[in-house]
Amino acid sequence: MELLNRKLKQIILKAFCDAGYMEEDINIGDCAIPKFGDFSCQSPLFLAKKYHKAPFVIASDVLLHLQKNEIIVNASVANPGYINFFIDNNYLAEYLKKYLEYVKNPLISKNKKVLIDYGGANCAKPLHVGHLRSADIGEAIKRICVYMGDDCVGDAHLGDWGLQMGMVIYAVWEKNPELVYFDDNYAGEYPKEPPFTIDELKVMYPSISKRAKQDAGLYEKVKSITHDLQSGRRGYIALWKHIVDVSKKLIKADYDKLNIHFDLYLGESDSKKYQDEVIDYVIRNGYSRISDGATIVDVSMPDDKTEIPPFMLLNSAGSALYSTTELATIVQREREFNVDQILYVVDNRQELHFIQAFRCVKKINILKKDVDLKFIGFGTMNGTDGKPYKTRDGNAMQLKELMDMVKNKALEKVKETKANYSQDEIENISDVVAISALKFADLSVFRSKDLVFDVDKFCSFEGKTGPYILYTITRANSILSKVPNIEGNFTLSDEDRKLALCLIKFTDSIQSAYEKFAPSYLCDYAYSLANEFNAFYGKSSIIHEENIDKQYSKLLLTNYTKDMLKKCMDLLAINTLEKM
RNA sequence: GGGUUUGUAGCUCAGUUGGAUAGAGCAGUGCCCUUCUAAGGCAAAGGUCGGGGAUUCGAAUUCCUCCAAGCCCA
Repeated sequence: MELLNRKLKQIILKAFCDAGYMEEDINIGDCAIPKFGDFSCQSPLFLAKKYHKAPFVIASDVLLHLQKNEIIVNASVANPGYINFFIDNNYLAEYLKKYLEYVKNPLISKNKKVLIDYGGANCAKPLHVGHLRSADIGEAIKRICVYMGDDCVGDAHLGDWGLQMGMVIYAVWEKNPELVYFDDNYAGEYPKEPPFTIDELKVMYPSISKRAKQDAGLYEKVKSITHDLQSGRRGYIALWKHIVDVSKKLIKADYDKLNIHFDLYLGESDSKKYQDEVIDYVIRNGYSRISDGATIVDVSMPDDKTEIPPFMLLNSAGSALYSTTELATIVQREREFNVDQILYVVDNRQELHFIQAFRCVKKINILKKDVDLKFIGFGTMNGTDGKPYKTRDGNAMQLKELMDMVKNKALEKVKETKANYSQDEIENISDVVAISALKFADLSVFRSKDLVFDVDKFCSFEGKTGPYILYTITRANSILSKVPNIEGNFTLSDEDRKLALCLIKFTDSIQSAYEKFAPSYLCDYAYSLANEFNAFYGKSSIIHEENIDKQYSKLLLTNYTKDMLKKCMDLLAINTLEKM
C-alpha cells in the first residue's frame, strides 16, 4: 500500500519540477495552524537561497503548477512561504479504511537478526526500581522492532556469577553445614532437589548482605566462597545450579507480572565457556599489552576528541573482569545466534564501559561478520534531590514495594467508583490499571533522560497516563457494545476529520520510535489519539445519532480508534481492559 | 582535575534537517453528568526557553563563553 505521505510528496514534487525547481525531495509536515491546512510544505523556505528568490515567490510558482488531483484541496500560500493544503474528505475516508488494514499487517519482510539485552536482574536478589526501565523500554523496543520486520531475540542476561551467589551459598552453609555440598571428600552425585524452598531463598541474600555490611569477617568469608565458586569447586557449583534454577523461576514470575517476556534467560556464566578462548586469542595475536601488571587493550583512536581509557582484559591479579565477560558474551551471541545487531538497553552510566568493549571487539577482529553493536542508554531513576533514587536505608526501592503502592491506590479508586463490580473484577481491573500507570509513566519520558522518581506520578490515573488510554478504550467499547450492527456509507464530516487525520499518523510515530529506539514516541501518539477521541466523544452522541450514514461513520471511527489504541498498547507491552 | 549529559510554566515533561502564535499533563481557576463510563470534555490563566554574546530574513534548536546540577573516569 502506498502511504499518503509518499503520494503527497510525489504530487507536490512534480509541481516543484514543473515550476522549474528541479528538486529530488521535498518536505511535507503537519500544518501548525489548523485553519490553514492539514499539511504544509516548508521547502520554499529552504530553497530560497539556492534559487535567489523570496520563499513566497517560489511557493506561489509551485502552487500555480499544482495539477488537479483527487487528494489535495484548498491549497494556498502563506507568509513567509508555506504551501498549505487540506486532504479531500472522500479520499481520506477511503484511505483510512485501507490504512487500518495495512497497519494490522504491514507486510514488512524480515531484514535482520537482532538480539536485545534488556534484563540485568541478579539471581537471588529481588528486582528494584532500576530494573524497571531496562525491562519496560527493552520489551517495547523488542516489540517495535518485530513489528518493523526484525527477527528479535530478547535476553534477560542475568547476573548469576557475582558476590551475591557467595552470599547465598554462605547462608545455606550457615543453616545446614552438614550438607554434602560442603564436604570436600564427597564424590557422589549431588541431590536433584534444592536444599531450600523458594521462600527461603528470597530472604537469604537480603539478610546476609545486610550482615556483611557490618561484619568485615563475614564479608571476607563470602568473598572467599565466591572465589572458590568461580574457581569451580564441585560442591559449590552443584549448589549454585540450584540457586540459579530457583532464581530464574522467581525472576520470570516477576517479569511476567509486568508483561515482559524474554526469549532467553542466559546469564553471565553462560559466556564463560568462551572466556579463556577470547583471552588467549587477544594475547596470542598481540592486541594487548601489560600495564601496571594488568593486561589491557588500547582502544583510543587518533581522532578522538577525548582519550578513551584502555579496555581491561585481566587485572593485575590475572583475573577476568566484568569487561572480559562482556567480550565473551558478544562472541557467544555471534556464534550461537548469528546476530546482525545487538542492542544494549542499559543505564547511561555504563556507556563508557560499552564504548570500550565495542571498540575492543572491532579492533581484535574476532567476529566473523560485522555485527552492529548499539548502546541504547536510558536515564537514571532519580529522587527529588536529583540523585539516584535511594530508600531511607540507602538501598534502591524494591519493585514489589512500588507495585504494591500503585496497586493499592488503584484498588481504592476502583472500589470507590465501581461499587457494583464483583471482587474478581475489582482485583483484575486494579492490577491492569496499576501496571499500565507504572509502565506508561516510565515509558513516556524519552529514554535517555533521567527520570525523577515520584510515587505520586506513578500513582496518578488522570491526564497523560496509562489508565487514561485504557479508559478511552473502554469508552469506545461501551459504545460499540450498545449499538447493533448497522451498514451505511462511510463519510467524514468536518468535525470528525481531526480524528481521522490523527489515526493515519501512526506510521510516523512508529517510524520515529523504531529509528530512535524510543517508545516514548508511541506513548505520545497513543495519548494524542485518545485525546482526539475523547473530544470527538464529547461533541455529540453516537448512539442517538439519527442519520444512518453519520452514525455508521462515527462507529467506524470509534472502532478504528479502539484498534489503534490497542495496537499501541500492545507494542508498549501494556495490557488493556474491555471494561473498567 | 579530565570527560560527558542536562537546564523550557510552581512541579513533571514534549518541541522534527533552524520556520507560522514555544506545546502537554499535574497543581490552582471557571463552566459541563435527566444524553454512549466525569479515570472525561470545554474555557481562561500560567514563559526573559539558565545568563551573556555570535551567526541570519528567522534561534528553544547552530557556535562561543559563563553559571548551576547529575553522571562517568582518575
